[in-house]
Amino acid sequence: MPKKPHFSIQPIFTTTQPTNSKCRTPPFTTLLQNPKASSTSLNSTFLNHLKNQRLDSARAVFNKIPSPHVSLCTRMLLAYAHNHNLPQAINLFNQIPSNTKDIISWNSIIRASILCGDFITAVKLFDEMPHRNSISWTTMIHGFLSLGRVVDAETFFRAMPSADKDVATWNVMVNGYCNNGRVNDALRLFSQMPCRDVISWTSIIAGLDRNGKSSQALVFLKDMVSCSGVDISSTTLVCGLSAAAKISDFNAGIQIHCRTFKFGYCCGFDQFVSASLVTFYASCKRMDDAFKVFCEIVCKNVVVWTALLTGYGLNEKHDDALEVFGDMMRFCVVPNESSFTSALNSCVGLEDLEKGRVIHAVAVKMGLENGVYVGNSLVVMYSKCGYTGDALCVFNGIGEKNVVSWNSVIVGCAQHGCGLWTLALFKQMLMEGVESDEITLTGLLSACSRSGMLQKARCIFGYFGRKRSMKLTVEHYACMVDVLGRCGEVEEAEALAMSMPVEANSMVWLVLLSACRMHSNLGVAERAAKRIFEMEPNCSAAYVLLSNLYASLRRWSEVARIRRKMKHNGVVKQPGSSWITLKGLRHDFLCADRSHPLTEKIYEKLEWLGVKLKEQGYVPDQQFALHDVEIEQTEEMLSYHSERLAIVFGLLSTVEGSTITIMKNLRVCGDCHNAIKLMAKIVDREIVVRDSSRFHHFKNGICSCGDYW
DNA sequence: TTAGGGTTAG
Repeated sequence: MPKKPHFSIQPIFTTTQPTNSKCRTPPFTTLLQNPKASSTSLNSTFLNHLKNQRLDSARAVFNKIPSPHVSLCTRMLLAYAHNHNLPQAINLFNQIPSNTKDIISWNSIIRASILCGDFITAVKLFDEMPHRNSISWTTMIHGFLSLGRVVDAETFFRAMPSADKDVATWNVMVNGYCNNGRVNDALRLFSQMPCRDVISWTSIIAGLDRNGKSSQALVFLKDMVSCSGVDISSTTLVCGLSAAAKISDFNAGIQIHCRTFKFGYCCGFDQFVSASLVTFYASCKRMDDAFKVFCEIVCKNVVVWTALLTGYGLNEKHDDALEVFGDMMRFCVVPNESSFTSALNSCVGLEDLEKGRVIHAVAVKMGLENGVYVGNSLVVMYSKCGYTGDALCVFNGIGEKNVVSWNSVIVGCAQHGCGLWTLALFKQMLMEGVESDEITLTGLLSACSRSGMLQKARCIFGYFGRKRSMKLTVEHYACMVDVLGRCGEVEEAEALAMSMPVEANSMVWLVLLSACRMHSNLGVAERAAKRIFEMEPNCSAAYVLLSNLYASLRRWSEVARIRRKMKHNGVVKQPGSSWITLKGLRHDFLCADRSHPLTEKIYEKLEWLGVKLKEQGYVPDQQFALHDVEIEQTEEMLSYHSERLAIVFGLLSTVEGSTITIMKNLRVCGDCHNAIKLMAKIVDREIVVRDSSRFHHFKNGICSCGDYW
């Protein structure tokens, strides 16, 4: 008898374990073929791969499963669909024997087709399937609505057997109407529903809120709580908080906050509720409360951090916002696109290019620079900080540009007076088939205004006026009045202001008055000012413009009359101020300011520049002093305008040859404009001035605005 | 043992 192998018998029949584990042989059962055990093990490996989104590994294991159950096929084909691979999903579905295909697998392949955007296949499968249930119909209806095909959804909803219509079907219709802006249809359907659950109520509350009816959303929430008999969920609370935040309804929000305690959703554990509470308090300008909620959150995710960061930004506490951004990085919370958007907005709020560049570098490191959200924010940041070149560079790198990307770069170029670039960008936008909107038109018209392109403005205004999808607003008419007025067509501008289909507001008359000041048209100016004072009796800008116009015509008695009226009405002229931000610190200057620690050096340098300016042929233009005082006095006033102090401080504090960027709250005066052109030449620097109207880039004795602003 | 419905920051 041959000797049996040593492992074959003994271990199987031994019930006690050997004492020496080194001598232990594996249980024989593990070495035998056991179809059931093997299949179970493969199934669980397959499901693990799917759970971890390892599609290829999942398929490899799936292929080893002998006669996989239809449920596994269904899971596999849905995984393909979520990976946008419809051909593989359909191929797999076709391999399932017909007699084993159940309604779930049919519904799943329909869902897969919809997920992959193939509606023709979805409808074909829907027609072919042997039996349909409520889920089959609801899946189709939901798919149509998610693509905006409301009519198709309505057709299916009508054709669906009444017995199959369950609450989910009605909910899909209500939500779909809301998502497609058909809020009245949603309300009608909601009122017709045979029964409503928590999702029905949440859908209508969220839908009303999304469609600008936040007050009504809060009324529905109140009804739900008081008389629906349906318990609210954390999602309902989140939607209610969103509505309260949008309209800053503090009382409603507080009541919802109380409910979060009652239903146990708060205690800092539900991150959706927590983030919504932070946003709500921030919207009500209660940042202390927002911060208190934030501190109570047990596990803070990136959304919660971003809600706080955005809240500080909304409340113009930009330093705090950027501190939050830094903190979240220190706590190893990885910022996402929204975090970057808010942080960059705060850099714009602080006009702090240096911090913006640091955040840009972090975005590049994380590979987010070319994403549409971060890219758009970077375009705005660079444009508003005066760096159009960088803005264009970022814009070109954005992978999938949307209308906001185009608007950002168009408005940015317009602010810098780059009229031709703006029009070229618009042409490119049209060629790429991107639908322009109200903001595009405002950007284009302001570009034409700043570049004196009247004919282009007329064409653009006409083109947008003919667009069915867009309604011209009072802002657009204000822009057109501005272009006409600045280009010297003051009477036509007045005629447009009087005949426009929407009632002209004070802004329209103010831009007309500004044009009158520019072109010394006293008759139109007095009529425009009369309109403004009827609407806004204390409009300081109108008083100043009218007073300056009288002064430029040397009608000093009228100037005195305006000043008396201003004094009588308690109207205070906004003082001109300029500032420069260096190493994160903002330095402010007023006219003839002597409060800065470096005052002595600033005035010394200003005197030196004054001599150099005269050598270059500079003669102060006294019409910009606009006061009936002696010539020496006016010269002195002009020399110490705030922008000159800020520029000189910049020259003293930065490396030779580097660009200086300063900001001014009012428009730069004509005399300073002349002086700064020469200053840039004398010191051989580029000087960028952002005034209340636009950006001016001064270099080699000329300005980018071509003396037209 | 697989399929459908509502939510947060920008």
